[in-house]
Amino acid sequence: MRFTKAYIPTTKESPKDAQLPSHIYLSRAGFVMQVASGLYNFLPLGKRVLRKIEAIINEEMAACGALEVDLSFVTPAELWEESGRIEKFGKELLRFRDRKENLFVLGPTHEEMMVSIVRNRVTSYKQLPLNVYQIKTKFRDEARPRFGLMRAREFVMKDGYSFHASTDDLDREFDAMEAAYKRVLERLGLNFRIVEADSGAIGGTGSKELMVLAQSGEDTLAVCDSCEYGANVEAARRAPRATIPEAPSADFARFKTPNVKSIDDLSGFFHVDPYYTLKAVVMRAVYTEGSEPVCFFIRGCDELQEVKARNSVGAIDLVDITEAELSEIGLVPGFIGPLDQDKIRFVMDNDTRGAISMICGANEVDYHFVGVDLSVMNEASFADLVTVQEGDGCPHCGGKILHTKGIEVGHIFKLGTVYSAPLKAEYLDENGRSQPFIMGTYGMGVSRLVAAVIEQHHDEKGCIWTPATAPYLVNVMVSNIKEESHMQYGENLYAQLQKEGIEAILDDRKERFGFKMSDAELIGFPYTVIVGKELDNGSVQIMIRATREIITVGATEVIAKIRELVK
RNA sequence: CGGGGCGUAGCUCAGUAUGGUUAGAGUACUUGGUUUGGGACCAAGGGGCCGGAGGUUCGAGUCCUCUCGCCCCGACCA
Repeated sequence: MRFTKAYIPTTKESPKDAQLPSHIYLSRAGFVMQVASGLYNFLPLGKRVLRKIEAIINEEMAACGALEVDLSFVTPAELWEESGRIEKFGKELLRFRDRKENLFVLGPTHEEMMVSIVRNRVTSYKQLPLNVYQIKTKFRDEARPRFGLMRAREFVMKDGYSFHASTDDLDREFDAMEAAYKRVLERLGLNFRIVEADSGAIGGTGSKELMVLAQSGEDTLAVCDSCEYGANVEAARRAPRATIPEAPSADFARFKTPNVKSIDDLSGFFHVDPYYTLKAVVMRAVYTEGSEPVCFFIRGCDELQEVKARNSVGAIDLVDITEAELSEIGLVPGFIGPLDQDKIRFVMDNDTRGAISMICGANEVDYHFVGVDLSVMNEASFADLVTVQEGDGCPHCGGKILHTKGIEVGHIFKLGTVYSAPLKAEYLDENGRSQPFIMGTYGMGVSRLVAAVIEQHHDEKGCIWTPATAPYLVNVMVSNIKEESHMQYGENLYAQLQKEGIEAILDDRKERFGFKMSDAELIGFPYTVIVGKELDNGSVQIMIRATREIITVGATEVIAKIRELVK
């Protein structure tokens, strides 16, 4: 491609709405342009990057024997009613009617459609396993799209689904997909981590997220500093505490604690470590039908992890509760405890089981109990409720947990029969018995990956594409096209690179050196060959975008040098 | 959906508190000339429903009402 024939509208100034580096540089360098909230046009360079990523995914899927399909973007609402998700997805599903008044939705994900293509067609265990996928535009009418391509309403996703006759076989495929996704991200040149994830309301037996590590990531990860363990904080576990503060000694008693409400107040008042205090967090748990207040008890030194808390009571949501609601129940904020208390449903954190020497609210204004032995609560409901914090121990190796930010670019999930059962997608097993398919699902955010590459690879000058994602690997920049010998050399090199199968672009614009260099850096081609003054000495220069280092090479050695650099 | 902010040239923005010539700058674009290793310079040009509708007024980019859009924080995000 020649710059003079290309459409690469670069700008000096960033769009005012852009905040993230990926959003700023992808717009400024002419890869994408915003159409409306959460909607983007991909311009020629952006489309090339998308294609590159898609090609790598296709190759890795083919290597695993997954089959590519292409399902209708517009899907009948009936399917969504059948699975029950039309309610659950709510406003995120964009619905509309055709001229015959039939209700349709734009596909936000394709479990239902995918099940429908195998249902009643794959009818025997002999036809299993089956793994089908597509790379397709999705639409989710997000309440708040943001951060450019990172959270768009219309986006490109690779979504794959596998069908099995046994959980063992699902496990095997799940591992194969994890390995394939890992290879995809390695080939793209990304620094990432595969982490344990919350399986959430959808259920299933396991789920992992692929996280590209970047400051701007929306997810917080707990990762071990010495082993491979990593988890989304929503699902992170920790080792039992290695050192426990010295326990205060006190006999069980009801103690007057005037106006001592917070954990800080309490530990200050009694001069004890917050470890020995019991924190009560009351929230309203919302279910598909109805809601109820629930109290979560955790140690004072811990923080409640809301996703874990939500899962512990099977709620679809937890919302804040008002003081008025609390007093209506008969609870006193600041003095809530689990003892002798039947006013509210409560769940206790695993780490409080059998705890001794605890201080907790006495459910009466200005009174706490001290010297509490929580083993009296052993019949209560327990669950893991706390947020793993930096410095906690790794559950696998005892190393130290650190927090880091990640961009979720993939999510793989063991679905089991969550969809196949309600959609009655069944096969006959060896015994002639009808069984629902055991399913797995494997998603990867393709357009989000475009942004993720830049979030992880950019500098103050612009984009730094990795070799596998670059729209063109080499930019042949003729610094002054009026120098005929320079231009001639540039043309030859450009032709030769193409003949060698190296994707190249020729900057043949009538612009000055600085202007072209700035564009080269903004767009972020991995290598820019500078054809200029040095040519009179029989050499040219190669600017290596990642480091902005400029090396001088013989005019005839460029291709060899580039091959060496890419390796 | 709650809270905040912003809509003026392709882009980034002045101008709006206090209404008053023909609505400005930078950048981008066109033409000519000079330049040519870090976004050059000179000259001449084209480009605006001042988001939309209604109102107040002799007169509205500016004041009032309504509306639409976009961004940010939060809620939400299989």
